[in-house]
Amino acid sequence: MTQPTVNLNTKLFNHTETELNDFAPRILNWFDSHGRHDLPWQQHKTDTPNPYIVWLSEVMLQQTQVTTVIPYFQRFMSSFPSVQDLANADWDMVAEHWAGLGYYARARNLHKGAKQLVEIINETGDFPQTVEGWEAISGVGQSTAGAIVAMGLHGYGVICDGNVKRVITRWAGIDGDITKSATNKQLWALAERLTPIEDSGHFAQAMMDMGATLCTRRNPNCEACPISKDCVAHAQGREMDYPFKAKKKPKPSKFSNALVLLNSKNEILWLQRPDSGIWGGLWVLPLQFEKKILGKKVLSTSEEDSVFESENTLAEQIVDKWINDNELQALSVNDGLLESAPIKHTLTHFHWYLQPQKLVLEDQQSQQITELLKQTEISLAWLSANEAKQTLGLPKAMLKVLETPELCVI
DNA sequence: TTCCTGTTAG
DNA sequence: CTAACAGGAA
Repeated sequence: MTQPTVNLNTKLFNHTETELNDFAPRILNWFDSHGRHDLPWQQHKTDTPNPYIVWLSEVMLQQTQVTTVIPYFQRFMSSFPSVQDLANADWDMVAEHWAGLGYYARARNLHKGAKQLVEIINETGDFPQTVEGWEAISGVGQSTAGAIVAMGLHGYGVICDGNVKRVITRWAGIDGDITKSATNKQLWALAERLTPIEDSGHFAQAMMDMGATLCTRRNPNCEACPISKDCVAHAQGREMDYPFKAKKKPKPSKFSNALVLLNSKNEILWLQRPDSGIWGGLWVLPLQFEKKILGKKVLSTSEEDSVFESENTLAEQIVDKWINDNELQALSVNDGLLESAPIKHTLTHFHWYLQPQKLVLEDQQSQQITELLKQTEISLAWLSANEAKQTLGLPKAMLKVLETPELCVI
């Protein structure tokens, strides 16, 4: 016998070969008798899976939970039953269907991805058939591509999303920071080792279900878990310590006014945001950046020219300047103190406080600002609160502004 | 390669 | 207060 090429002193995995091999069958048995089999996008019971359905649902499920996704998924499928329907739809129609789900870049990538897919189908006669092929589609990364190939094509694909990472860091006792690339590589290697070659789609469904219903972040149900017998975290009684993430920095707070500019017909001025950044491509009220603070320290204010330009869109700069030039006074709907701003929106790295302010314009004034904005080819619309809600599809924070009781615009 | 960013629900 | 994943900037 020749020596094994792998040095056994630096073994890759904490578990024995037998334990590694037993992992998938146990998970699959559990899923078959106790997992969810009625989610509207599941394709494991059909011999002819529809990759469009899996792609659409997987993109929606990125950063969003099953119960939230279901009604959106069903509305998408009835309006856009095929990838061609989605590719041919107008962006505003797609945005309206996505409104409220958040992370609007996903919707833009979905729309772009539909066009890319239609092109590939017209050339090759079918959807991409490989993980690499799917990774080339906008909005599809490594894990989503693996999921689509495994579940949407019944081919071989590995997933390593947040659910899988939680399950396997606990099971294998992996305590490295999962935001570090070394740990990420380790997790992908383990996910690949555990995924059965011939049944990866079934396994992917089962792992996602495990993570969502049993191996949950809080109160994991280890009693019902098929792999608790050799789970390192369970043996240590430290389930909640996994997955480990280094603690993050305190978030600064940012304060802005949300301007409700009303014309004589009681219509509100709406501006379409640039494609990148917050609420990209969606319709939003003009915002006025006021200041950003961390604790008591003022980080930046609208007084600084560079901040005025970086914190406001071009359209917002025009609106702000026009209001100042005309010495108009927008009125806060409450006491106007920054700290009591009624809308709070928390992002990854800052808290955003929005203060609704109302300003009623004369006909001449609303025409003037409309002209000014149109000169720079900014998309704008004058619509009542209800019309805007129905036809534009607004992000949640804008709905909250409209629902501010003192505003009386609904 | 690594770092930074987005939104909502639980 | 925390989690989720892809893309673009640094």
